[in-house]
This record gives sequence, C-alpha cells and structure tokens, in this order.
Amino acid sequence: MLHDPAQLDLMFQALADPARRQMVERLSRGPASVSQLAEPLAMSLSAVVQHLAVLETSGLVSTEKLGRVRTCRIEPNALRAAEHWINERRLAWERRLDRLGDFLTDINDQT
Amino acid sequence: MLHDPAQLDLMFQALADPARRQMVERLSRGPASVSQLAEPLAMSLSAVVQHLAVLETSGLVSTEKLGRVRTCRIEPNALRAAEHWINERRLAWERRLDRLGDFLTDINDQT
DNA sequence: GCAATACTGAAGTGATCACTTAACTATTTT
DNA sequence: AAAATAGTTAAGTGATCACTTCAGTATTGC
Repeated sequence: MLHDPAQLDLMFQALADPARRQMVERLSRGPASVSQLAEPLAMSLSAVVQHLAVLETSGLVSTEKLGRVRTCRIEPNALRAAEHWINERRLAWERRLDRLGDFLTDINDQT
Repeated sequence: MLHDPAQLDLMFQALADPARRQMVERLSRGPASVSQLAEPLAMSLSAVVQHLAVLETSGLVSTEKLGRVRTCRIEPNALRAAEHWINERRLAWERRLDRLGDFLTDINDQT
C-alpha cells in the first residue's frame, strides 16, 4: 500500500503546491488549527480548507475536530512513502553508475 | 538553489504524474531514447515529448540529441533536492515527538 | 440569548493540464 | 533519391486546479 501509484500521485500532487508545502512545513513543527495554518497565507480561509482537503486525502496530514476547532497534524508514514520512492530511483541510478565504474576499471586492468 | 520553492514546485509537479514517474523509473535503470521511453506508455509520442519537457524543466532529467536520437538521463542531484525537503519535514516532526516523549518521561520521573 | 469565532459547502471563474491530431524537419537506411 | 525513422511543433479540447464570494452551521464567550 506504500507503493500504490495512485497514492503516490496524490502525495506528489499535494506537495507540488507552495501553499500546501508551507502548510506541511508548519505542521512539521507541531499540530495547528485551520486558522493557524491559514494565518501566514495570502488567501481566503475557504481556499486553505480546500488545500487541507487535498493534503488529507493524500494521507500526508490527518485532522481531528474538537468543539469548533479542527486540529491538523502531519502523518510521517506518508512522507516516508514519498521519500522512499525517490530514494529508490536515485539509488538505482547511483548503483548503475557504480557498476559502470567497476566495469570500466575492470577492462582497464585487463591491459 | 536546492531550496528554491519554485524549483520544488516544478519537481513535485513533475513527479505527480504516473506517466512521468514511469519515465523516471525507466531512466533510473539507465539512459533511454524518447521512443524507448514512449514504448510502454499508452499515449502518442507527442504526449511523451511533452511529459519529457516537463521533466526537463523540472531539472529531474537532462537530454542530449545526437543525430536523430535524443538520449535522456536522470539528474540525481535534482532527485536529492526533493528527497531532502521531505526528509527535513519528517525529521522535524520526529524530533518534536522525541522531545515530547522526553518531556513526558521527565514529568513522570518527578513523582 | 446574542455576538463572535471557527470553520464548512456550494457555485462560479479563469488558468493550467494532459492529452489528441496533423503537419513538419532532420537523419538514416536502402 | 525515396522511404523509413526519430523526433518536433502548433492548435485544439475537455478535465482538473486554485482560487473567489457568499451563505450557511456549529461552538463558545459575554
């Protein structure tokens, strides 16, 4: 479930917007209410709620409502999934370059 | 330049599409021509070229044309930038939880 | 109970997206 | 030189995006 392409779509899509990344950045320093998330952003509360919905369906953020306040927090497992996908691609490429390097020194040693 | 928000936008945006991620996956196993990238994808060559343009302006992929063949390769530094952003957020959150844990055991020990 | 607070939801808008087709250019191959 | 290959470019289309405003609904403080 960590490698579901549709899930990755949602996560990367969610992270592609600067406002949403700013919200994630804020939440990485601790939980916050919707208004607290909205405060530094130059847009309506409504827009923030919509961004929050994107973050929530992506699994990156979870929320809980108590009284009239919705508290939002980061979901580190989801972040790990995105991180993992990128890491795998980068490693595959770097391993490939290593093997290529080995191969080149090998045929050099054969002289 | 690794933390330029606009650059991160472009990278995450680029990774948000399954076709483009598939192209990056293919390229992580080694360089490929445009047609080779297109082969497993159920869309026109034209569409693939457009996806490739997105990947290239995001900095994730670089290309070079020799004769009539354009060869594409992954740009691991760009991948690292995306990885790094995610990693920082996740770590910030986890460190926060650790401190919170310490605090809770501390006030527990004070009984 | 009335006002302020903290959201929530629906509808609308202009911009961007992910394609398509079609016409074209440049390079090889035969 | 003609045909095949490999890619490029432009224009168009329907879908999705990132907002907006406006009208609502619970809570909470006075």
